[in-house]
Order: sequence, then C-alpha cells, then structure tokens
Amino acid sequence: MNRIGKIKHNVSMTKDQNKRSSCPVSCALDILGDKWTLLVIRDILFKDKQHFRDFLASPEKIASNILSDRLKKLEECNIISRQRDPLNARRVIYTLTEKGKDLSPALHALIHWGAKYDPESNKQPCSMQHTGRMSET
Amino acid sequence: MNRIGKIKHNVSMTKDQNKRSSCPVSCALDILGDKWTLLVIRDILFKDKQHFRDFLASPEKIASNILSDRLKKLEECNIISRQRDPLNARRVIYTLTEKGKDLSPALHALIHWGAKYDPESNKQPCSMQHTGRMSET
DNA sequence: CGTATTTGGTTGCATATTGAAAGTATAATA
DNA sequence: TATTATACTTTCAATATGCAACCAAATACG
Repeated sequence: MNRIGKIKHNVSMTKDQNKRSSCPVSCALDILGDKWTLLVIRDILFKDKQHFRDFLASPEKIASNILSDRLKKLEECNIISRQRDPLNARRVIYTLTEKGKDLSPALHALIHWGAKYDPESNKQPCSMQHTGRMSET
Repeated sequence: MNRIGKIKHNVSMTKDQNKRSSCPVSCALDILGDKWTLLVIRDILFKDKQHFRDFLASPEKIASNILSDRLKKLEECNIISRQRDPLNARRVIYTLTEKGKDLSPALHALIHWGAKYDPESNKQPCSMQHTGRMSET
C-alpha cells in the first residue's frame, strides 16, 4: 500500500555496517559495484528515462527482479527518488537526486574509457539521445 | 609450469561475444562492473601494489580465489600485465598497461564522489600512500 | 644437503546473487 | 464489466562469491 515513503530506515542503517572499508573507492563500489546499477543511472542521466519499463527496454536487457532490487537500493542510498506520476497513478517516476547527478563525471570518465578501448562500442552511451523530456505519449 | 604467456587467446575472444551492448558504459562495466576489480586497480594506481600478497592485504579483504580470477581477467583484457620478478622467481609483478592507467580519471571521479557523499569515508583512497615509485607520469 | 618458509596460487563446499519466465496487484481504458 | 498498462514479486535453476584448507615451486636457513 504505502509503498512510497516506506520504512527504509533500518535497511539503509544496516547497509552502513556492510562497508568493507572507509576508502572512498570502496564505499562507492559498495553501492555502485555491479553490472547493472550504473546502467540505470546512465539511463536516467543520458537517456532521460524515468519509468520502470523504460529501463527494461534498454538493450542490455536487465531482468525485472534485478531492476526492482537496484531501484530500491538506489532509493535507500538517496541516489534516486521515487514518486507517483500525478497524471497516472499506475506510473512511478524515478529521478536522480543531487547525489545521483553527481555521478555524471564518473559516468563520463567511463564513457571516455569505454569508447577509447572498445573498438566496437558506439562512442556515445547507448546512442545517447536526449528526448527533450516528454518521455512519451 | 608455463603459466606466464599462456593460452588466453580464445578466452578473450569468447569474452567479446559476452558484450551486453555496444554502449561504452556497458562495455566498461562488462569488465569493471563488480565489487573487486576497481579495487585491484586502485591498489596498483594509488598504493603502488604489485604483488599478489599486497592485494590480499588491503583492508577490504579480497579472497585469494577471487583475486586470482580478477587478475586473470584483467590480464586477458590487457588492463594489467604480469611478469616474474627477475630478482625472485617466486614473485609475480603486476603492473598497469596504458589501458589500465587510463582508468585513473574514472577512479578519481569515484574517489571524489565517495568522499563527498560518504561522511565516514577517508578522503583519500584507503589512506593513499605512494611508496615513491612514481608509477605514473 | 635437508627442512622450513615464502609466494602465488587452486580446490571443495556452503551460501548468496543473478537470470529467465511466469505470476500478481492496482489503475486506467474501452 | 472486461481488457490492458504498469510496476512489480515469485520461483527456481544457474552462476558467483566467500571461507578454509591445501598445493607446488622457489628460496632461505641450518
């Protein structure tokens, strides 16, 4: 029911205990260190995606259970925020917080590296396409 | 026996097929997207570590089988190179290739982000300590 | 010389995470 | 009222991780 603004307190509290060390790289990778999390952030940052099914549609084909888990964790970490679309109560809108937007330089560095060393990669993230919002309809 | 310079050809060939998409972010994460790989690179880049035991000694406590696996994959991807220490044949020296050194900007971006948003993190990667080797220009 | 130690791993096994497919719940639409 | 859209959850097999023990080659030590 009350899924938005849920009890994420003790969940994120316990996550702090899971930190492997106090190194900032290690702290960052505790959150971002997997094959999917930064792709979700890429989708919001460079492709203006905001809906669950938009992330599912990306070419890497994330599974819906993994996506659900990552969105939950990113919200717990305050990297994305989640709200119902006021115009359509079925829809949830995911947006980046400032903390999330601040990942832009790291993503850009990865894009540059990936583009430089992977000869078959596109030179833009997933053929980067700003839709100019108006995400659909 | 002849472990150095081994047959890594078809292994890395098959890895190319595993690419999830041609997006440079996705390509980068296919290699770097896990909790340990970038920590190994951090250790070489910022802590001048070069030996198997040195990586094991980092505070995040990587398991030796995982470390072994990551070093193997990083060598296959041409991010690190591996050579015997000419002065002590028991020792293997791991160093970054140009491709590996080029991950420095991405690591720095992660350090900056991790340090900014994790109040309990040190502001340097694992209390960064150059041993004076000057591995990079 | 023989033995212990250092170094860089590998092996076996329990647990955790992922991936694919199917199912569920609620809101909008016809 | 029935159908569809959307955002998930569930199930279960496959894969990855983590831990502890073990191994083998090279070297140091007596």
